[in-house]
Amino acid sequence: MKDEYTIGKLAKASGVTVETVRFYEQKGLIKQPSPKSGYRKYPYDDIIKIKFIKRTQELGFTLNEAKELLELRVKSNAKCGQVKAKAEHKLDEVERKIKDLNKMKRSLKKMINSCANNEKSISECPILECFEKDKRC
Amino acid sequence: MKDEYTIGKLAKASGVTVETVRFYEQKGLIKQPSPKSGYRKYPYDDIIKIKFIKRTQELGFTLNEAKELLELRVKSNAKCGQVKAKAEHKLDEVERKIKDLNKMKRSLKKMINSCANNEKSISECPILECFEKDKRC
DNA sequence: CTTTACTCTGTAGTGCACTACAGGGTTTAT
DNA sequence: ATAAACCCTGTAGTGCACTACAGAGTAAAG
Repeated sequence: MKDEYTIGKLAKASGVTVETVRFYEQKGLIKQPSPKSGYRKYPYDDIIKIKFIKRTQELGFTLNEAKELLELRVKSNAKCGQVKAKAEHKLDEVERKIKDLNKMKRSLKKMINSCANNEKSISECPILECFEKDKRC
Repeated sequence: MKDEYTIGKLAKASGVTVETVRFYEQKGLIKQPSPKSGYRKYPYDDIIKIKFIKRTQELGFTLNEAKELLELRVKSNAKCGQVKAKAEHKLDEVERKIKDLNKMKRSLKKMINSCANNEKSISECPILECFEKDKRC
């Protein structure tokens, strides 16, 4: 629990690679501790931060958004509503993506069903026809 | 309908930019006609091809996959089943993505609902707690 | 005949989230 | 004391689908 993590241990403890830690430093998601001796030592909280980032990514947030959330986390006068707003915005995005994908899914299914005969020559393939024509088939 | 399209007319007729046409040429999706005079002339079929590409993209195919589909299109001995297989594979992919997004959606909704008080201090924000902890909340 | 609009080749930049070195220096284990 | 394992900085490459020039040549319109 002490602030005794070298970058390798930090990476291992938080489930990422050393390069990823450095990449996050570069992007300003975690700050680089100044090296007291030859190597840098990272605080325990950086493990929490990296896991935090990974969890937000699982929920569809980008690294920039993760950064904003991490910043709110340490802003003492921040309100819960600010976090909630970001979550709601992300929910909208996710729902929009689901809608788009469902549209693709329906079209693909229709196309797949339109092809009754696998041995048919490509020149009369109903799926290819759908790709060529603007009509929604 | 003649093979009389300059790159600008082709682009306009197919709804993309000149740069996109050249990008597709570079990637081998359409082939560069040799310039008979100073400028190149594109055949009408290239309009079809570019629209084809755009339609496949709408359905979730990548440019590389669009290229494969375009290649099947001109392969006289190809069978419809080959196209169908690609469509089925893409459908699987799309369905997997929808599943992932639904998982995100559920988690985000739960988190949003867990935050009853927008004015609560960030230090006791239940959403941030969810980000920090491994527990699925 | 000149201006405007278009085209040519080639290279570099965008955003996203890494990943992979090269060429060193430092620590730890044996 | 030496070797293995680790760390340092910095730069470049990956995949995806474009987008944006620069600097030059060509074609069409008035």
